[in-house]
Amino acid sequence: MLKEKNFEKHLISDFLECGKLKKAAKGAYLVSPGTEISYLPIILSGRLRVYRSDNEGHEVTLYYIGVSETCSFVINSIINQAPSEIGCVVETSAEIWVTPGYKVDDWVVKYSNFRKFIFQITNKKMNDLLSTFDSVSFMKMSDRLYKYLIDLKNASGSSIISKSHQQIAIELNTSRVVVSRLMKHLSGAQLINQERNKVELL
DNA sequence: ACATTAAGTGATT
DNA sequence: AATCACTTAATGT
Repeated sequence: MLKEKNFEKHLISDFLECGKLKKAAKGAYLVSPGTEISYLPIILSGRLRVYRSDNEGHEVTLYYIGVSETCSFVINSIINQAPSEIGCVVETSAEIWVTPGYKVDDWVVKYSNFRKFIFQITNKKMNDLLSTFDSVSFMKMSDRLYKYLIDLKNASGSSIISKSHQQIAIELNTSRVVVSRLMKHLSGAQLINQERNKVELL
């Protein structure tokens, strides 16, 4: 993974030396809104979901973090020493390489390939974020739901999504009833197959 | 067999 | 598109 990024030799050795492997089970909350973050995570396996939430416990999924990626909000939080504006939860059990946050600033200055990596990730996540923003701002719930399913398919590499209507409703900040109705339409249009706790994209 | 959780539906706003 | 109130279906103990 590190070689793929063309990380410099010294960076790699430092990276390996000061970091450690963390295993996170499905459903674990890695970052809660308002928390200070002191480490930089890189995903080795699994997938994380980044969400925005309000005081009443509503939430909206922003984007996913996949293998060999990290979270731009976390980097932002580390570099500015500011509390996190987002939450992050484990979607599929993950292995994460965590390195101390205080190193990040130094690495960005010293290693151009690390710098590139950070900017590339940020660019990618910005685009994901805009895509979500567009969907929330301009799309009807039915289209939002379908886009959500497609995004999830792309993030997971699987056309089977193991989630309840309730869970999907939470992530889109709508009600379970609405999701069930729209799912029925998608099903009727032959766009999906449905089972309990499971949706298959066609 | 019973309780619990997931999903479907009509009516109302 | 949200909410209520209720039904039906699937699953766990």
